[in-house]
Amino acid sequence: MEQSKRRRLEKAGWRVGSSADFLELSGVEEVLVDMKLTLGMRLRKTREQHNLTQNDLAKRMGSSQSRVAKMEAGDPGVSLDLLVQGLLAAGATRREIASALTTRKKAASA
Amino acid sequence: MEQSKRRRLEKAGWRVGSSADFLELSGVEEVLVDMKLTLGMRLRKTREQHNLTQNDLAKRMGSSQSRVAKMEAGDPGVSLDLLVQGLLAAGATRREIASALTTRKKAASA
DNA sequence: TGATAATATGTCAATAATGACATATTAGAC
DNA sequence: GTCTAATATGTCATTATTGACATATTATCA
Repeated sequence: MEQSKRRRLEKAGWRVGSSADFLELSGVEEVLVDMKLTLGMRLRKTREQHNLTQNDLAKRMGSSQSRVAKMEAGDPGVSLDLLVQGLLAAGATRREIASALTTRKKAASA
Repeated sequence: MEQSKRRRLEKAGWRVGSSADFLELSGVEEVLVDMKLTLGMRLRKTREQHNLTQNDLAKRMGSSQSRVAKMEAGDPGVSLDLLVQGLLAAGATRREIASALTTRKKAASA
């Protein structure tokens, strides 16, 4: 139990022993990775819908073709920032980006 | 007009001259900044709703209180990655994060 | 077949983001 | 007022991300 939560609850008269809350909290890293994969796939889709090559998009962003390829491939060394920049530069709306964030990635099972 | 688009359109029989498309494309950087501010504010809200101090959250994330403060303050040197990690660690759902992304920030006018 | 365009993969020097720390400021209880 | 917890601000060495480049792979067309 965290300091502040304990403090507040105790002040409110609660007896706070051990607790199993925050159960839903696991897997921050995994969610982040999944988000990046999802956004990468969405980037490819958006780019193709707008008939841009990776090189086209790269120039728009002031980046390079190889980096765009890595974004779309879900390369671990690509930041969310870069993905969002890419999506915006490719013509995706803020709403589309948000929507993609919640859309679970289509697993490419072996 | 980009290479690929031109190629496709020409193949389809279009005469592609100059064009003023992609008008909506401006301001990638501004949108990104706005997103970060919005997520920062959402982070504070979420953290408080879960009765966590900045220190609590920092420990959860393996970060430090000062960095959490910077996240919430919209410090320019904070990545989207870190903000999303923070939000997840604070207990926000993926859906909540996406929702916040589209929610225009409440301007704190002087 | 060869030629061309698009994409993928690996590397690396330059840059940006990070956690940690010190310290300042603020807010609330007493 | 003091004391204490929480938050804010500035700095810095370490780490992560970046664009650029070379090169490989994969189409597609003639």
